[in-house]
Amino acid sequence: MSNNIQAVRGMPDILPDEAEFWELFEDTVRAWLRGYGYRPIRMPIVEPTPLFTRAIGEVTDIVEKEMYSFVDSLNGEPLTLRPEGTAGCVRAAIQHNLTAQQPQRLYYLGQMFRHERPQKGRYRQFHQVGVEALGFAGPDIDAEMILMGARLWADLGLEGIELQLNTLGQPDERARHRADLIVYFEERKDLLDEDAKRRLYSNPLRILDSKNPAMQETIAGAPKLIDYLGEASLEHFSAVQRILKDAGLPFTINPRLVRGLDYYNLTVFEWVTDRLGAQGTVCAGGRYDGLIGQLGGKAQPACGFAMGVERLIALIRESGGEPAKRGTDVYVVHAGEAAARMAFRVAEGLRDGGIDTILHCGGGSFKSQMKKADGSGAAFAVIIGDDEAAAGEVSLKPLREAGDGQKRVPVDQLAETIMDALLDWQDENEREEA
RNA sequence: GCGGCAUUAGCUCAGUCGGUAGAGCACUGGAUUGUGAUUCCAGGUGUCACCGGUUCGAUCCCGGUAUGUCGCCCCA
Repeated sequence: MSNNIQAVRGMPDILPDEAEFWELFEDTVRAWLRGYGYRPIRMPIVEPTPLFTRAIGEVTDIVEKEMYSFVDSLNGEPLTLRPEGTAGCVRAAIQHNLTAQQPQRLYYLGQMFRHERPQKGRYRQFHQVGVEALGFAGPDIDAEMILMGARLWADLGLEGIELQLNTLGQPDERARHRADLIVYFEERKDLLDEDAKRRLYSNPLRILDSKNPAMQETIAGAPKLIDYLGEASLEHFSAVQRILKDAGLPFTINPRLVRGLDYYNLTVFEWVTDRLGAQGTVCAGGRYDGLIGQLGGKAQPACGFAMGVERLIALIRESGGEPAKRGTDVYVVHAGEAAARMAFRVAEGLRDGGIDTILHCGGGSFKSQMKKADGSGAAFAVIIGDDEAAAGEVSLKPLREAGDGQKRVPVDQLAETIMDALLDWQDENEREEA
């Protein structure tokens, strides 16, 4: 067993039961995105490595130790499996001049790769739904994107996802705060733990996140970013909050909310849950006004967010979400050579009529075919034996509560008969539920 | 990347104080010639994750590896 090749660690297979669940999730997500006017875009999974080092930031964890980077052995080009979607999306928008005429609302859905230690809700290959609004200065689009999230949770029947909000200000404001922060911690270096010392020059903002009780006092006295923000930044932040309040959406301002990617500015937000253990963030994003210019495009504001599909699906399961197992409409059972040949014609005819049909393949006794028909979840078995084949008819047997007993039906009336019975059955079910 | 815990039939798990193992569910076949789901009968050698060590003998003890899981780091 272990001699066989296994899936790469942290890159699990998604088997049919699970994959059907994913498709339902994706249907909901696509309908939700259409509701806000977002259009799909599909980028490659592999991009030139410099795209990510420039966009995400050289000293971030992602770039330093989590990227699947390799050299294309055929031409020596440095390539990387995308660890996130925004960089590639922005690259595509610049390359094809997408925002030359109009701002763009875009989304994508697909695999991302980060070499982290896997556990539940965190994988080396994982999936994100990314939503990007390019060319919008906000704060209206910021708030819209946040409100979108709330609607999706409702569409998915999820509760207990809370919104955390912060502002990072503009790069110059952040830079002054950062410089003062470093000075502040340098003066108190003996009070810092190893972790904090390591981050002092690479990521001093993260020191503020430390859970070390011994450092809390030092952290509390540190310079606060909000004191470095200019009027425009403060106004942008309060405008976002105003819209959220108007919409009645509760949120928590978390001054320690810092994104792991360098390109963010002004509004940042996270949707978090306490039901998934250590991986509580199911959706996160913010504004990145500098990125398009930084990647060589004409400077334009932008805002976006990404959701972790595995985490959201885990949360749906946690909340008792189970998709209604929907079987096929018809299972065709047949015995005898003439019947087998007719079965193909009948099955194709049913599909012409819009009826989902499984044709029994692989032989087996009548009994075993009927068992398979039942197991398939089909509403009807269509039975063809020598009698039926000779008469140009089939036996139609209801397997659930649809229709009223087994009967013979001419082949040319079969699709219509089944469709009518299915519709009646559907009506009955709806009436019962009401 | 660091630390803890786990790994027995397709699934969920029990078990052997070291003498190579079981249940439920699922699955397959059958209960008079062409009728499922209910009922009855029958059907499991699964390298007890892998490799090595201790032992007369290991699935059970020890070490390593792999994978999962929990926490840390970080993040979706």
